[in-house]
Amino acid sequence: MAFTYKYARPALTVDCVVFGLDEGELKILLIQRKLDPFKGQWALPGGFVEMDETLDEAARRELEEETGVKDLFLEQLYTFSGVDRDPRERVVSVAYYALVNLDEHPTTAASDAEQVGWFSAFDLPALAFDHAEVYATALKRLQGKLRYEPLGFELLPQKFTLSQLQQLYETVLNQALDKRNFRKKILKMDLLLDTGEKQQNVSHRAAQLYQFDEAKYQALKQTGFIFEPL
Amino acid sequence: MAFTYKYARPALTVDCVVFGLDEGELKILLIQRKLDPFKGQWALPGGFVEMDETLDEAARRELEEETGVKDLFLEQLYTFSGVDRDPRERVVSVAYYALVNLDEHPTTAASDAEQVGWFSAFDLPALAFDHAEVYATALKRLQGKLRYEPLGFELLPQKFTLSQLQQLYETVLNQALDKRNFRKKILKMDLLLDTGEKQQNVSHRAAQLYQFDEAKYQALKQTGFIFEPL
DNA sequence: ACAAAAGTGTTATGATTACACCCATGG
DNA sequence: CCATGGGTGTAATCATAACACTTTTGT
Repeated sequence: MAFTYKYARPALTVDCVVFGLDEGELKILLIQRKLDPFKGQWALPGGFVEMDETLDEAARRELEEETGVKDLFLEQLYTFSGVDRDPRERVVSVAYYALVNLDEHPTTAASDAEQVGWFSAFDLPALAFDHAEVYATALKRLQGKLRYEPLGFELLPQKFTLSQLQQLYETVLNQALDKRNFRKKILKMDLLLDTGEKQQNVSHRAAQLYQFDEAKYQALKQTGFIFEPL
Repeated sequence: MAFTYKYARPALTVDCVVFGLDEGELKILLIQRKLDPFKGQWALPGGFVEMDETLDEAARRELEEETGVKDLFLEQLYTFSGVDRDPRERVVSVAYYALVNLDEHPTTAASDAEQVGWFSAFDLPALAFDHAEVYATALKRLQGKLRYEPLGFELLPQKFTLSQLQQLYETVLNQALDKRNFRKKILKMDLLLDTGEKQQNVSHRAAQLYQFDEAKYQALKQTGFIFEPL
């Protein structure tokens, strides 16, 4: 079976930049290509869009097929269309970025035996295709959005300490923040719920655990409120 | 001549939301479809992507072909992929938004005799396809970016008065601003060059004309500066 | 002299910054 | 009792918001 069209059409793919936080370090998820072109090289997970699915659906399907990761925060990033970005033929790729916390989203050995791995976001191997550019765009978007949307909580476990939250901002934005001022400002927004629980099994004073109040944030957002933690 | 592929492929198009400012009113550029589907209805300018051009190039080409408008600020917006967004077949569309000032960017009768027109952005006719959704996305993006990027100057003539600038913000964001505070804040950034010229032919006190200092802004941006006029 | 929009300062309040020590816990 | 990170307050500076009248120009 084959498909014939009057005019030439580019192939259409999705690619995903999946960010995760591991012990306070920002990482991204890569797969090792088992086919040419770029056989053996690391690349962003992704693949062809089917005729009966939206781009979001394609991104989620490919992520689960290739890395086992599902149920994550996923948002469209940008569509890349350089005419030679794939050496075989014209391929236009819609890039997505995703945020997960590593504990609650384990990767599985991929269905078709590719290697899957988390790499430090600030020390990546050479990437296939134009994936270095896609990654750079995703990092800039993450850094930008972190300043005025509550994205950070997607990277943390449901219950987290203020220090974890602060460290996340410091890591992703690559800037030191004052502890007292950070706490003051973020608590004043009144969007963190004190769970009453404390950290367990730490060899120092156990920190209070908080949860992000998503419902309250959504309500405030309707009224023009902007989440600006810095 | 025809093109055959092993797997089915969606068609790929671009669509453009072109914003313009006319006497302080925000408008957008529409074309009237001369073919089915949606024959006779108003729609966003756009069309199919060729195999040897990027999406940006396709957007600029279609805009010039269909409306005569060229040399404008153009930025990718979002890629729309609903499986039934075109009743004929699967079409994925990469949307762009563009900003022009109406005086310096005249429209021409389109090459293939479609009607072209500017419509008030807050009172649009029914649009073909999912173009109402595309437009809504573009307006939200414009409103968002106006708060932290100097996009507004793309809508104004090169030389403009502070009142024109303020009115632009008030119109697009749909909120009143205090004249003294607006001027204080925007002048303090030191990114507006006093041209020394004044308005001509106005029947009241002539206002000072300013220009945006793009070079200085680009330099500041490198150092982490964010343009926030409100 | 009137109409229409341009232009201009002050004050009160709230937000931001800078900064250092004691506390709780486990080993 | 030591090491580790958790948790807290104040004062100075800066930014924001609210607010009304005079100036210029053309008709």
